[in-house]
Amino acid sequence: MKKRVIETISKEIDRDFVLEKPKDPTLGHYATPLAFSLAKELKKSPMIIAQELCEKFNDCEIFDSVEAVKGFINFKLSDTFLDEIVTEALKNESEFAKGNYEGSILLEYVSANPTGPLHIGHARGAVFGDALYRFAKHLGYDIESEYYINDAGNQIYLLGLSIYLAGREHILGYAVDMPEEYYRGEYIVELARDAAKVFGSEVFEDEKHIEKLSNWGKDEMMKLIQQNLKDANIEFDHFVSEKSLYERWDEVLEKLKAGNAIYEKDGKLWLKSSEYGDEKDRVVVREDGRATYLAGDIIYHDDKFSRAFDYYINIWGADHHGYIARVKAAIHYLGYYESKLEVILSQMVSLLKGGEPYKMSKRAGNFILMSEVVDEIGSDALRFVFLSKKSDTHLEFDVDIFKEQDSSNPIFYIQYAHARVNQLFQKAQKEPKDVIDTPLGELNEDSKNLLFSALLLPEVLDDAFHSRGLQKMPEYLKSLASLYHQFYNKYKIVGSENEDKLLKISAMVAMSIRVGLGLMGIEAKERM
RNA sequence: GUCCUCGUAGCUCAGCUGGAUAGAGCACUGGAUUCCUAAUCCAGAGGUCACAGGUUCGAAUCCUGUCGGGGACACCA
Repeated sequence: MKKRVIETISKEIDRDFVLEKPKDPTLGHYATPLAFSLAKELKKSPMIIAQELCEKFNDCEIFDSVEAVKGFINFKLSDTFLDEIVTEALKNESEFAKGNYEGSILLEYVSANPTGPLHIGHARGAVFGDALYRFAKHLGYDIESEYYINDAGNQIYLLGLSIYLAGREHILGYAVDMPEEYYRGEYIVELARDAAKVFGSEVFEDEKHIEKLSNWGKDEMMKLIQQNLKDANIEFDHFVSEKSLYERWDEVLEKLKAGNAIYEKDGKLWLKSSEYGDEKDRVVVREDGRATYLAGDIIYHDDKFSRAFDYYINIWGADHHGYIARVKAAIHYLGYYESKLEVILSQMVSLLKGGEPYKMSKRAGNFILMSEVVDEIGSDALRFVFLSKKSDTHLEFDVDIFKEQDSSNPIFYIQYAHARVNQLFQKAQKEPKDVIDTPLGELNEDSKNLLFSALLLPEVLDDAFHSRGLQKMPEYLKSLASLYHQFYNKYKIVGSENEDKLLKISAMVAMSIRVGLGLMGIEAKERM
């Protein structure tokens, strides 16, 4: 719809202009402040310029009126134009709001260490990433999602050790001193019990079994994490193991050396990251020859860029903030364009419980599990809450409120609007296809506003994705649902003389809600 | 200490690539049901957009500074 409007205006006005929506909808559907920016150049008042420009649109079919108000040029769409757009949209639901953007994107998100189940903080990045993926797909991008498994390094050994110690304590009954930095929590004890079934309890008798427990535990955790994700309606195209990438370390290190990125000091190898935006240089190989964590990420990004996507997006936890510069520097040294990598930070989720701060710790074991929340309120509500806020600001919510399922949860409000339309069709014993070709004729102000709003989904989607402000989608759906509830209360639909027309408008509203929710990974309900 | 980020209604937050009278939900007050589901709707009240300067036709939005909250500053991952 917006595209058609822009095309039409461009035919008459040969310069760039901003097309926005007036704050007061009675002024028009679209507006441009173009006259203000022309005022200086033409040495005329914005009022007069706007007037003159308006006259160019006298014979335009898609506009009812084009008026100059206080220097703004306001466009009102015509009924026939809206009808045309609606009819076309209703005939092709699967194509509605689809974009024709081109380009390939590799999206990496979650990538939580396989040392425990996902917690509520991970859930935010997971939900955001999945929705971003769905948005991009719908807009036409060739996007693939990937999970980077940190299965090399000390934390995996620590996982095995933690299981081992938990087994000694809970199964063999020894007194065990569990150091602070070890993993703890119920799931470790459960893992120990499962391990006893798989390997026999003698596995906890000798430290030589720790490595076995590490590998087994890591695999169990990945299974659990994938289940956690699936329960929230999230799936990945690829999983990449850090460990498997290390085979290429020598090769990548040579590449860095060839790019003059590495020097030796104090017996260690350093990356000259400070030359490209980082605060200081970083160690990549320690004195004892072991590579650092950064090395893994360098190999991984070399691997990613060798796959030649047009663009890369990583969603990281906010605690990785300082990490961006060094990875980008490495990418630069590897001979790729680091500007192709965009890092989106997913900020902390602060939990309250009964008004009291709830301090989260990944390792202490007193964190709130993602699965716990999904079980209690369902993945739809979880997804909705996380997508309703910008990803880069702190989000705070009270677990107790979150558990409630009443009208304070906006998803019910939106679902209800969708279900209402379905009920109307049932009452009328009709289906959307029966009313698609009904001409809408002349629309009253309320119908027109509602219809216009329902047709905004494509531009909301486009804006939400490209601005990375996914909260615009739930925001939009809330306002559309609100308009529909108002409409429903004001007009009798089934049995009225305009039944088919009103049903057609309703069908359009329902379709936008359904497609919009679908993009958020939420299924629209037929009944409440 | 350095860097990042945030500060908008009682609460949780939108709005920020400068545009018309600063919004929503919750909570609060009052009202609507012989009629398609009242899980809804209508009305009301609620604001120094942290503060001070600057940029210009125009600033919640951009710039500078101050204050306040949070975060990051590893050879852990």
